[in-house]
Amino acid sequence: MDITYNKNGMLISAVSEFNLDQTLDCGQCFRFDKADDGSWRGVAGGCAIVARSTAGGILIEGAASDDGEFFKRYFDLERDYAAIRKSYLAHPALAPCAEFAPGIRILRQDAWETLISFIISQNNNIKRIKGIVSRLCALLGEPIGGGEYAFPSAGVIAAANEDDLAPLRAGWRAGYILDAARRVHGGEVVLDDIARLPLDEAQAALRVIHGVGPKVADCVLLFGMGRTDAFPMDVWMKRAMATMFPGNTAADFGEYAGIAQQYIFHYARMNPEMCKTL
DNA sequence: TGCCAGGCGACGC
DNA sequence: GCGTCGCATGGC
Repeated sequence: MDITYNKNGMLISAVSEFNLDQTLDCGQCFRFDKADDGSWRGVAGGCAIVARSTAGGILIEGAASDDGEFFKRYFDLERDYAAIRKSYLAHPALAPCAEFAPGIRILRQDAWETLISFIISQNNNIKRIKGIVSRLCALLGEPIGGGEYAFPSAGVIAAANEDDLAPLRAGWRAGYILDAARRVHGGEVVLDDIARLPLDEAQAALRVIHGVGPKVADCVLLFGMGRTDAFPMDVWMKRAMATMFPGNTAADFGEYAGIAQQYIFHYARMNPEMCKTL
C-alpha cells in the first residue's frame, strides 16, 4: 500500500480488495453519497472529502496533507483482506458472499458517530437513516465547508431536548439519541474504554444506553471500534443465516466474523431471492 | 396502498 | 427466560 500526495489530493494505491463503491454503499456508513460523476462526497475525520476511483488508485480530495495515517485506519488498509477472503472461499455457502463484493473494507468510523447512527438505524431504512443523520449534523454540527457539517458532539446533543430534535423527524428514536448523549457526555459510558473490553462486557456496557440492544451494540463495535469479532444480526442476517447457514452461529465464522458478516449482509441485501424463506 | 425498514423496551407469562 | 406488541416516519 502506498499513500502519496499530489495537487489533486491524497492517492491511495497498491491496495488489493479495496473498492470505494462496495465499501461506502454496503450499509456500514451513512455520511457518503455518490455524485453523478461517480465520486463519493461526504465527511470523514471531520473533513468534507471527495473520494473517487482513478486509474492510479483511490483519490481523496479535501483531506489534510498529513491525513495518511487517519485514512489507513479509517479504511482499514493495513489488514490483509485477501487472506481473510481466501479462507472464506473454501466454504461453499460463504464463498459466493465473499466473491460478490470483494472490495468491501470494514470502516473504522468514529465511535460516537457510529453509536448515534446505528441508534437511528433501528426499524428504519438506509435512505431515511441518511436523511436523519444529515439533518442532525446540519442542526447541531459545526460547518466544515463544502456545504457539510461535522457530526455534533455528545455535549451539544446532551444540551438539547426532544423538541429541539423534532426537525430530525427521527420519531421515537429522539429519546434514545438524548439518552446516549447524556450518558456519554456525563462519563457514564466511556467509548474508548469500551472498545478494549472483552466482547460480552463491551456489549453490556453499550446496552446501558436506552435504545441500544444486541444489534446496535454489535454495529458500534464492528463499524466504530474496529472489533471484527462482533457479528451484528439484523433482519437480513437472520434471513441469510436461516437459509444459507442453517445451524451456524457467529462463533463458526472465526476471529474475523464481523468481516464475514458484512460480506453476507451485503450479498443478502443485493440478492434477496437467495434468502427467501419457503 | 399497505408493507417494510441494519430493533428496542415494556409487558405478560 | 421467551413471545408479542407498539413505536414515528417515510421509502417503495
